Amino acid sequence: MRSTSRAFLSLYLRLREAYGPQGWWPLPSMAGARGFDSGGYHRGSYRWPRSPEGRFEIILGAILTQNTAWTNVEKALERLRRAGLVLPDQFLQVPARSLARFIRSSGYFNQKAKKLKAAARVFSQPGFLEPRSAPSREDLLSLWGVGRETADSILLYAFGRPVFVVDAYTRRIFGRLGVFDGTESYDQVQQKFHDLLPARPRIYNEMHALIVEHAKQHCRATPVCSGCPVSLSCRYFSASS
DNA sequence: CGCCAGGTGGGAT
DNA sequence: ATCCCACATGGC
Repeated sequence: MRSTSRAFLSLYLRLREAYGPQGWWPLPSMAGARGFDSGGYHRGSYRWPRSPEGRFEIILGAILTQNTAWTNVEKALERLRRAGLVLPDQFLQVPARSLARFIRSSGYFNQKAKKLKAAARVFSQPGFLEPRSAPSREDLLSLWGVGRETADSILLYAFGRPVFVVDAYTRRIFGRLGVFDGTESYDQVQQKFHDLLPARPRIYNEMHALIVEHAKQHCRATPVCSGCPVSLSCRYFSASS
C-alpha cells in the first residue's frame, strides 16, 4: 500500500514536471482578466471561485462538456454569458428551446438544455451556490443529467471538496499504465485514487487536470509514446517497444 | 472523410 | 447488474 502510494505520487510529480501547473477549472468569462490567460485558466496558484457566478459557470461547464470538446463548450458559455444568463434564476426564466439555441455548439443541445434547467432548479435554492451549504453528491446525482463525473467535477472544482474526478482519460491512461484492466466501476477507480493520493482538493484538482493534458498530448486514442513523460512505468509502452 | 471529444439516461437482456 | 444506443457539434 505504501509503495503503491509512492508510485502514484511519483507519477503525479512526473506529470507535474512535464506539463506544469494547469490552472483548472477554466472560466471563459475571466479570459484575459488579471491573473487569467486567454482561455480563462488561472496563471500561477489556483484559487476556487469566490463568486456564485464563478461557481455556477463551473457547473454549467461541467454539464456542457459531457463527451464534448472544451472549445465547443467555451463558445456555448460565451453565448450564455452574452445573453445575460449567469445565475440559476435567470435560467429558470428561459424556455429550454431558447437555451438550446445558445448552447448549440456544445452538441446534444436539446438534452443539455434540459440538464441546465434541472441544475438551475437546484442551485436557485438559497445557499446552494455557497461552499458551506452546497448540495451533497447524492443530491447532485439525483439531478437529471448529472452523473458521477459531473457531480464530482462540481464538488471538486466549484466547491473545493476532496473528491477525485474520474473520466475517460483516467481510465485510458491508467489502463495503459497497467493499474486498471477496464472492468472497474467508476467508484472503484475513484476509491483507488482516494486511497493512494493525499486527500487534498489541490492534489485531486491538479492530478485530474494533468491527466487531461497528458491524454491530449501523448496518451491519445492512438498513443504518441515518443517523448511520453511516464513511458518508463507504462505497461503499454513496454509491450509495444 | 471518419474519428474523437473532460458522459448520461433509458431500455433491453 | 450489465450491455447497447441515442444524443450532436466542431476540429483535425
